[in-house]
Amino acid sequence: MVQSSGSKTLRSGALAKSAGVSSDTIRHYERIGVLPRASRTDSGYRVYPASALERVLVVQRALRIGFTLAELSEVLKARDAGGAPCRRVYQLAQDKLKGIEADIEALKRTRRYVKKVLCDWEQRIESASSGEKSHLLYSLTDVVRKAGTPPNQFRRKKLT
Amino acid sequence: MVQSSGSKTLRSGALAKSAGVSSDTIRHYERIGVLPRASRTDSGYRVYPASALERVLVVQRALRIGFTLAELSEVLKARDAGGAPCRRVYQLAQDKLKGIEADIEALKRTRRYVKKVLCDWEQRIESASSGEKSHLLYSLTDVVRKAGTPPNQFRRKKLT
DNA sequence: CTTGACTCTGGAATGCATTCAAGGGTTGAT
DNA sequence: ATCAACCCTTGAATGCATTCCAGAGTCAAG
Repeated sequence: MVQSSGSKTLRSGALAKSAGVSSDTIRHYERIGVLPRASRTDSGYRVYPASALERVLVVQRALRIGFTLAELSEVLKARDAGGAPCRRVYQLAQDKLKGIEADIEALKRTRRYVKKVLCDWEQRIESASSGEKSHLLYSLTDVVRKAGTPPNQFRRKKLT
Repeated sequence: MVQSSGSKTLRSGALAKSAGVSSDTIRHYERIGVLPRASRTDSGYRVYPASALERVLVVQRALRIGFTLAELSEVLKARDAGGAPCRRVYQLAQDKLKGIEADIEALKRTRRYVKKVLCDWEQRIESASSGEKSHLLYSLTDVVRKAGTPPNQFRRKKLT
């Protein structure tokens, strides 16, 4: 140990466990730039200040909202460099919201359609003796148009 | 040309264009098994019967509902082999619906949260003189719990 | 001094539909 | 014969967060 500054320090594993992620993830975050380069022990082990935990948690929460690791990296680096990227963060979040709402609408359309399809199929299945082909898939009609940008994991997409 | 059987035949490009996909996609479908192996001209060009178009369209529509190419491959092969995988298809579609509904709920929760976050942030931004740090990201709270299975492109996920 | 639990690295794999790339034939019209 | 416009194949890339791998060093306790 070289770190003798007052507060607790963590190594990758401990930090990972506290944050509920894997240490692979921690290392990945550092590569991406979402976590600043950690200082090292003499033997090369990463040493994190207690504050790193909050940082990882922040990232996790932002990911749930739909932020990208790349976006978080950009913003967090700016902050680390002394900037105040509030506007940017706000703008991004606003875009995420728009995206989420679009996703919800698209999914609702799809749900409506699938429900109808299932109803239709129930009848087809009944009126077909067992072993007979009901051509379920072939009865699909072209109702659901391609959503502008299809949804994906809480719209974690570059929107810029 | 070797095919002299009555009805129209298509080559990959024509089929692709008619279906609104790329010929790469057509070839991919064949690899996956979603399209049966096409017969060939003497020179090795794929030759599709007119019915192939409907098949590609069916696949596209099923994808929108959330079917996987792997699932479609399984089901369509069964059908080609003389089977009637209606039950399977119906079951799958039912699962997709469940998935879609779960996604909608998860997205709604996230939307609610993001809206709240944005409101909160607006106040923070106002009450911070320009250039000052508002710590927007760091104000995120742990409200949105991990959804059981996070959504993805209309729940196109293997469910069984 | 060995064992088990930890850490390091760089790169590759995952899932999934689609696209792209390189290197090379075929066809029909000019 | 030459050109544009097709088509072929195999394999790899895309996006994105995460996980896994192999080979190797570190550390405290027994």
